[in-house]
Amino acid sequence: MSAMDEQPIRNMEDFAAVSGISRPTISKYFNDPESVRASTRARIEQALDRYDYRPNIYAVNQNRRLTKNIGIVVPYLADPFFAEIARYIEMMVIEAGFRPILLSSHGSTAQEAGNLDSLKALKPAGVLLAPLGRTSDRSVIEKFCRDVPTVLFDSNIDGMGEAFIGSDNVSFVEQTVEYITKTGGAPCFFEMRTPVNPNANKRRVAYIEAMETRGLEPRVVAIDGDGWEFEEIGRQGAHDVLSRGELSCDTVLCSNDRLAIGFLAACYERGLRVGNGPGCALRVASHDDHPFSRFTCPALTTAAHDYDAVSKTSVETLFQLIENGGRFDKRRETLFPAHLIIRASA
Amino acid sequence: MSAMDEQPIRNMEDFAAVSGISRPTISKYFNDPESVRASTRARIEQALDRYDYRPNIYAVNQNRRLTKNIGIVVPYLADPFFAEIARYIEMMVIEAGFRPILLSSHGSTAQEAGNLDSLKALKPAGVLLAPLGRTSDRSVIEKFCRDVPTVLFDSNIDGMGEAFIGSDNVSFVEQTVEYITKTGGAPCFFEMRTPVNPNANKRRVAYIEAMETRGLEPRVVAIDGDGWEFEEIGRQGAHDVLSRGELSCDTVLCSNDRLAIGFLAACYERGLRVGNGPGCALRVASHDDHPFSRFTCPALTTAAHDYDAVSKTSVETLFQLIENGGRFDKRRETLFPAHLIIRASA
DNA sequence: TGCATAATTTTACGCGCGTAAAGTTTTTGT
DNA sequence: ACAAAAACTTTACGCGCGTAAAATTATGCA
Repeated sequence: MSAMDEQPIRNMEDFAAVSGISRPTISKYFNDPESVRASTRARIEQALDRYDYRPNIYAVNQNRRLTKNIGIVVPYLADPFFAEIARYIEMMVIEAGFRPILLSSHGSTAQEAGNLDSLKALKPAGVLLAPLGRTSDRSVIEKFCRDVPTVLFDSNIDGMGEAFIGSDNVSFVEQTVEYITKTGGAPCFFEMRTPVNPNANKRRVAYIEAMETRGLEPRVVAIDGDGWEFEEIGRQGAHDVLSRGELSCDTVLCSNDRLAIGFLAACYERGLRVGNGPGCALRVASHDDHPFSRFTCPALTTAAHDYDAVSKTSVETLFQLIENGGRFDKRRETLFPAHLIIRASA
Repeated sequence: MSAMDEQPIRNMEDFAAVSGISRPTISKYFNDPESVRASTRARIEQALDRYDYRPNIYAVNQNRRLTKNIGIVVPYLADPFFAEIARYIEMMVIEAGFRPILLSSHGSTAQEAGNLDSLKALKPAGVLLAPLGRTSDRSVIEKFCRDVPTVLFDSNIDGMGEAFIGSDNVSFVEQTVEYITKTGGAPCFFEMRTPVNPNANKRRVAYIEAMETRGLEPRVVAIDGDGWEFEEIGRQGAHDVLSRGELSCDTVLCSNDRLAIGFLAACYERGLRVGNGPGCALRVASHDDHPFSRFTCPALTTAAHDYDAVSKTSVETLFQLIENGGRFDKRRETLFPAHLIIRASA
């Protein structure tokens, strides 16, 4: 509660006056409360809750070379997967005493460039960037990373940023393929022909590898479609493939959960029962553990990201990078393995 | 491309020098390019793409009483419904030449208060706020609205903010009830006992009204659960209700799509076929047209928000409010009707 | 061509805070 | 209790830009 009878505090000088401390010391306090004597700190904090003064952000940041802002850029926020990861990251950034600035590229190359552009203007201490992937403008990102300490996450672009934190796609695919083959059946791999996300390519390669290791013939089913509406693309693609009888396998391993959600919708529409039991025409498994994957019908068997580890490590790596002056000796890559979540779909 | 041989442009004065225009005129240009003579504008823009100078945001905002920032606060960004609406709003704000600042309250009262707090420090020109609802701290929001021009959207809190833009819950329920009763069957209403969102209460009231108007007995099925994980709450609640045989109706009208998604998952798990055809045990309909509602099994019949209208009107109303000095003569309320989307679930 | 008007330049101050330097007070260690 | 160290105060400047006032220049129109 602020005292109502007193004059309003307009700036740090006013606040210094009413708290009985000099302005430079007040300034010091706000930059690091521990840097002033305990008794002084107490007096400041006492005044602070009488008058709810706070330094003007713009004046502060004008005089700092480095702000306390941390940029977080995700490719598509309407995808709950990214919303969820952004939520984790936001909380950790706040906890560390920084201010997160969340931006979504909405699946658009121009928007991604615009986001980086407006971030640069904010002179952030660092940026956590999950790039679009294939449709990213490499030169834009490269230039940005030269100017701002940047850690990439979720999808890697070779050589960009000082570090990458993501999931180990080989582990994802290895676990699902292992599970499927052990429980009977050889999976085909269902994916978009031209995936935006580089993880998709790694998963395809890992799938082929995993199949060949087991002496099985890999079968990749590639469907058409552009953009970020993966569910609809998956649904359409599934209908196409199924109506043409091109699916020469009884278990479908989808590149990611959103495609799988569309695939399951198509199966349902066609009266195809999915699951393990008798009377089931197909089994379906996937990757990501999308927030909605447990509510599909049937619930989706999938390889789950370690959300906690990825977001925690991303944030920690960024802070190390910042403390290290914005550069690492060599680019760091950290990959986390998946853990398999067995549900009813396979 | 910036000329590489020249000295770097550190500030507006440097840029004024290289462009051959005085600094005050440059300043004027950045505040409104139309306010300078066309020939001057041309010279500035010519210099602008030789040297990619841009005014320091912090210095600019320090000297403006009003920044060009627009705050957007949503209760739960991991809900694709809000992510989608935020996307619409963001784009319109950018188009209007403002800078959107998107914040999610993550379902937490403290976070909502924190968001408003940090927004206030940014001295935004205005704020679009979708409050948590029941769990919002009224006094915090009230105080915020006194300081910052605020337009509420999605969920209304009486008297808060200068305007509210949302959907007409009566229209939503009226349309679903009308459709269900016309196509055979009297719906019961499936909802959370203590919904966070005020729309839920309006929908229940509208449901009862709609049923009584038709001479039918309203039956409300209230389930327990707290928080924002509506799908899981709906799924659990559906299992409880179904296992106890408490569902004395053949059509279930869910308060919102996320509950319905959970309800459908439970039905699938129990082997209950949902839909219109023969062999279907239940029909399920709902409200919101959640981005995922077309991918449920079966696809969800639902009353759709007019996303475009709500977001467009919210933004327009906020800009009117800003131009009007932050106050309206009286609080404005704009409600948009739903349009029914008939899919396979009912 | 001349004159009213609009646009621009020049000059100067202020915004709120970071921060450096020099002087003063308080704390710490013995 | 005393000197050294630490913390604080005072003073002063700078950050990059908005903006006002007065002087100057450019433009449009008769």
